[in-house]
Amino acid sequence: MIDILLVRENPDLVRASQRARGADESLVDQVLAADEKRRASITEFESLRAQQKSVSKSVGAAMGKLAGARKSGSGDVETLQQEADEARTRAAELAAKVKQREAAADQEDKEFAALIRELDNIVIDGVPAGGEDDFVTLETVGEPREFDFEPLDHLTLGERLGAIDMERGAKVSGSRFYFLKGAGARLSNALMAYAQSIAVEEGFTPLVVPTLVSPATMGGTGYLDAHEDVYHLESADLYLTGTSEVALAGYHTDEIIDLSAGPLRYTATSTCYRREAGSYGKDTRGIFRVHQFTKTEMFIYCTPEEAVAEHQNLLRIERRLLDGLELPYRVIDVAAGDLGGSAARKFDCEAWVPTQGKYRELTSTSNCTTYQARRLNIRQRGDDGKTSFVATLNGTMLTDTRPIVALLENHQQADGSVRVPRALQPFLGTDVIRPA
RNA sequence: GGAGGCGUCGCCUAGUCUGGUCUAUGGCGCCCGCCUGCUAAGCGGGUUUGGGGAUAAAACCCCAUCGAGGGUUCAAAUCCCUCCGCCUCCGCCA
Repeated sequence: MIDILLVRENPDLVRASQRARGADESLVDQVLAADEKRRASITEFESLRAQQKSVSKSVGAAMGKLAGARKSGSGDVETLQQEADEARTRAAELAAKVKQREAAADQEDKEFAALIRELDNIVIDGVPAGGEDDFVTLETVGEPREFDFEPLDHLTLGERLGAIDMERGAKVSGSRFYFLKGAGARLSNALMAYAQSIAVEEGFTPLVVPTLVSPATMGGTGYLDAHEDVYHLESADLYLTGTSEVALAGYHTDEIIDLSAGPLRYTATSTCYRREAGSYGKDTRGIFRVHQFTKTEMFIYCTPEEAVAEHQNLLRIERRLLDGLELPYRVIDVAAGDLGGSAARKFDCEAWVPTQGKYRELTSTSNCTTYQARRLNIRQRGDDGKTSFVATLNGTMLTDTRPIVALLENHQQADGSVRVPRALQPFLGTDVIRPA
């Protein structure tokens, strides 16, 4: 959610942001109209309520006097009784009116709230305009490898190594499920251990988090807007999270956090669940696009002023991890139309996948500025004692499945074995993976 | 899963039975001021969070807020209903 004050004071900025995303510009004027309507309604209702309260209070006073008069036998009990009754009648009339105006004000406030939630986050200056294909490549690291033999794809390699078993995954759970076995399972664990060790080195606090969350948490992080990708457990009314970002963002919901000692940096490894609905026919081979994988995620709470620097920090850490895996990759500045509603800027790291002849997304980091915090009501207290919304950022350290794809394909050798990059060796306990 | 208890503005706490001077009590902590060679003590004042109005900005005025949401009533921390969380006991269990 963006700040209504910003919409009021600088509507052109909001319009420009919507335009860059290819989103609806007229929403800005709808929001402004709804805001005005709602404020007029609130003012009317509140002044009426103030009247009602003061009349109602006089009923109490009258009753008090009446009781006193009755007890002592002094004073005109009848007159006092009449006064009390009259006040009560007037209060009852006002109460009915107040009820009406309150309902109207509530309705208009709801309409306003629904509209402003539709506005996407303000895109940061410099983000390329346009859609999915309009990204800007910031840097390319390493070179796609020249093979002096015909490279195999990750599934063929994985099966030969006894590392990936799609058939049994499908048998047990259906399509896009899999088993990792032997070296495959060990690679998954090693990648997470590698990520966790770097996370701690970089000053992140590790958490073990819930992967089933309430509708409120899911909605607050904005993931319910992308409904088709989310698993919902009807019997318990809980959602399976597609990333631990959900729990990490929900962690400080409704809190006023202390950022005086610097940003709060958290990391969590969790199983991630994605329906991948609507991706039929896409990436159907192997474990590139699956319903379940494991991911170590970073999450940062900081002041809005620190957000851009923290975003660069997350990108640096992601690159550090990929460098360690010795993969060729590029960094892209994702275009406005491909950001998702919460992000103001997003950098993806895409690794080279030899048998696809393409760079594919391995990690991604988003700067959500105050958009997510506003929805989740996460604030900090400034030096002036006033509260303000914090900025949130998230980034992938590593997942297991896609890096395994990239590692197997890029580091395969003519004899069917796979070289293990040095950084991973301590966690895997070997420098080469051979057929089991 | 069953039974019972509890949830008050940072923390503790009064108020809930018996609805109305409750403008939610008091203490601790914190902040400002006075006093003071310094510190402490003492004294005085302030101290939830949203929202609306007012303002150059404040001061200020108003509305809501006693776990959340409904209801009853002229009036709800207080009565009724639903939900959530915590604690105790019982059952079950890796």
